[in-house]
Amino acid sequence: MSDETTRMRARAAGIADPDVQLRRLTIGPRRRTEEVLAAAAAVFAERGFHGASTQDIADRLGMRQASLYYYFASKEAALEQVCQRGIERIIGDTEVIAAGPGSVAERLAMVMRRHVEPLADNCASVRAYLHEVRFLPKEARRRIGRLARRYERVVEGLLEQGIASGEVRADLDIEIARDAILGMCNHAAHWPGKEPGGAMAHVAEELIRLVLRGIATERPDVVAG
Amino acid sequence: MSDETTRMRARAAGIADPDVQLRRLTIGPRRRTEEVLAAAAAVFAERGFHGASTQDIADRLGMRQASLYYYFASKEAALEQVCQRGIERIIGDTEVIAAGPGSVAERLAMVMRRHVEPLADNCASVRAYLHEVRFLPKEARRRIGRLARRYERVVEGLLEQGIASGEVRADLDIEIARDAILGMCNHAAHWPGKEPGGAMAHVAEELIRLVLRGIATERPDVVAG
Amino acid sequence: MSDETTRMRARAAGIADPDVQLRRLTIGPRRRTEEVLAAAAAVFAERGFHGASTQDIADRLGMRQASLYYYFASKEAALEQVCQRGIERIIGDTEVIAAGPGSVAERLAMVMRRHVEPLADNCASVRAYLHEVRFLPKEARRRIGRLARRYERVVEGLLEQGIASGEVRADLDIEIARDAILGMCNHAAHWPGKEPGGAMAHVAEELIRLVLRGIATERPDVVAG
Amino acid sequence: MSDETTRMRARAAGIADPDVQLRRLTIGPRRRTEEVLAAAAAVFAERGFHGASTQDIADRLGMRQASLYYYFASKEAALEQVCQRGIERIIGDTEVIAAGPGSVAERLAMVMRRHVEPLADNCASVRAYLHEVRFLPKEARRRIGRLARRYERVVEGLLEQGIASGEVRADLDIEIARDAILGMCNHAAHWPGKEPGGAMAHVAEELIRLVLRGIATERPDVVAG
DNA sequence: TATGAATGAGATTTCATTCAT
DNA sequence: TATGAATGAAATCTCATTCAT
Repeated sequence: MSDETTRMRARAAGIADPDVQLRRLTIGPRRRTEEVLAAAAAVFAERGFHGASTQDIADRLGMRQASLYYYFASKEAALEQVCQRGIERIIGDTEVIAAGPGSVAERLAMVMRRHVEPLADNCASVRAYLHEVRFLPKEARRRIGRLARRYERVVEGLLEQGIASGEVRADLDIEIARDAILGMCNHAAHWPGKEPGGAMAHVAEELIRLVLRGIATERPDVVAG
Repeated sequence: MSDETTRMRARAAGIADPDVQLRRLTIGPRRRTEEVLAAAAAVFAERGFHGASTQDIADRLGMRQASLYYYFASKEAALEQVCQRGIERIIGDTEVIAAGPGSVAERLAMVMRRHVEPLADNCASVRAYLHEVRFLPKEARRRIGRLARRYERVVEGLLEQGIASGEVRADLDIEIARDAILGMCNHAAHWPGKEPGGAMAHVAEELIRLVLRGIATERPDVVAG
Repeated sequence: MSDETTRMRARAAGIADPDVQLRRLTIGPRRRTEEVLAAAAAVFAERGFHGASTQDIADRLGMRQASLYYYFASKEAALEQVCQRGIERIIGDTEVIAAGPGSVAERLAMVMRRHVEPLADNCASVRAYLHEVRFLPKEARRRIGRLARRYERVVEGLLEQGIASGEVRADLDIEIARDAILGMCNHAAHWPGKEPGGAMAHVAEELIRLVLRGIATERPDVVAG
Repeated sequence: MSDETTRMRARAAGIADPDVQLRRLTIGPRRRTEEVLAAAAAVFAERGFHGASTQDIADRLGMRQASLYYYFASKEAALEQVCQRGIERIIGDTEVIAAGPGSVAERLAMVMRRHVEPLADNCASVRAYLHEVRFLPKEARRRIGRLARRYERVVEGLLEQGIASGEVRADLDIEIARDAILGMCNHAAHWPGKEPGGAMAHVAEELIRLVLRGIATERPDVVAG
């Protein structure tokens, strides 16, 4: 009875199950953990943390609910790991980029591209991070918050550099500008209809142009793009 | 026993109960419905739709949980009504403003102010609308979507007018700009720490300046603020 | 809000409401009570006692749930009154018929006709009585049982007379025969597809023939029909 | 506290709990599912589908109410499985009997005996089937209906054969006769007071005699019993 | 590495009923 | 005669989690 139920669920979730058994034998243990977290991320992103059940996650994996607990200690722990992957994905190599060569405008543009990219790819952990961090217990939220802060520093740093170099107008409120930029980029997560690839790239470039003009000093020749 | 339980809950939720009996007699029936929806909005905004229980709502009202169902048919129906109030609050009189006098920049600035205001006031229905609409069943989502579309039209219309009049640069992708603007404004909902009043007003003005510069043609004298 | 709800319900239940107000003023008080019990009977018959809600009854009347309690003291009390009407409808004038003229076969045939008739008419109180008496509290069940017993006596009496007169074979177990006859007749309630009128009358005659032959002595000429 | 509650309930329901733990280890998994359905059948038969609560079922099993949902997906699903067992119990080997040797009268008598037997044994699933199928959702009712149809065909088939062979009078309306026979047999379910064994067997034989005489041609020597 | 069986807590929702008006 | 507002109790069902295997 339970057996049939599981298979039905797996099928309903659009998961092929024939080779699951096989895969289990052929790939390493870490990989499976990653799969589980990816499934959790997908479900959290789609239904929200509280709207998602561990059963949903298990279904997506062709696994029983109870088995999940081999991979994470609790649903909340799973969310924390998902969020960590999400924010890490956003941070990516932006710190390296920001510290690298190029004008502030160029570097900020690259950072923004990196931010919108995973959303364009519909990256579940990033989406889950954006909407669901707030449901993490305080302690975990603080841990994730420390990572998020690093990313905020990247953008702030660029804006500060821009002001110092004259590329960015001096009257800009850096914190607000930073939040505005992040808000605009994050908002890209709300366009579920946009397919990845060309369209989203266009969106990113348009956003970048908007921002660069918005923050630039009155020397249009400075503006990239 | 149940009675004590309720009182405990009400107290735990920080609600004074002594005059509840009185209030029931003194205020009209419509009002009570509004109170219930306000409580629902607050709870949905704070904990998310799925994270909020109807018990939480009842507690906030000093009411028994079953009694809520006198006012709404289901939790989802409550969410729809909350969301409707949220989007209506955002729309507000923006259509009138947009159709009114003044330059595009001035009118867009006013519209943005109106958008950020309720978030600054921590308006629960608006916050609930922004984060929780997506959990409405399809049919309801469509109904709310129709309202949201009206607001989007307001912003689009202004941008179009701006392009026509030369105030806004012609190469702007209107849809993207519209989403960017809304995204930035909505993002204000993510600053729960900001107290209302001066600070948020400052934020709004800064955002407005950013946007106006971002979309303006290269004639700085046109830009407001 | 509640008002709209009620109208929606009334409409959904296929009840015209425009003249309800009028009717209330024009017809006597007893009548209204009968209407309420008829509605209760219909709902009990259709959904079973426990499956029927007082709301269902109110809907059918275009009335609010609370108003029902003006007409009956409790749902169980309503069921008792419905059942009483049901069994009384079955008893009808069968006692008179049984005491009247004609052969046993003729009189039994008439009694059976009277039994099947209300089922053919889809008489709600009779259907409700047959299926739902068992959910009455003991005391009420006993009261109704006394009435039912009267009807059983009618059939038993006819069978006894038949044996005495030689019309019915002497080896017949009267109690069993009585139950068999009632069982067959009651079973007519299970044919919801049969429209009233000719078809059901045909069914009744066929049942009568079956029974009369079944109980008759080996003198086929005695058998009616 | 909950623990005591359960024990109290189990005791109140007349269930011994000491060896429950033991039983769990000693009997196979399929068995447990059967036990659960048997308990459901008993409760449905006794109180009606809507009058029975899942708590009642759990009590009878010494199980927590939530645990039932491991064995069935919903109360309605449980009813469907119960009804299936009920109608299957009635069908039993009647198709084999009907296709076997012997006169139509002999075979019909055996079929009727098989029908009344489970009712005499107070078989819960059969009683539940008879009274509660109507509360199944349409789709399920159709599924069960297909099985019921098979049984009806058995009786119809015998009557047709009887007419063909001259054992049964040709003017008999087969559908009505079939329903009358089933109705009479089913009605045996309404005698809850009758203890199994001799008494019910006597009832069955009496019913059979009634029916056979009722349907027979005017050649009394043909009639069995 | 994964599962079957079960559970405690709690969720939403329904229901019969009450009572002041 | 009927209703609006509310309630206590209970119903069905879901969920995260545990634990022996």
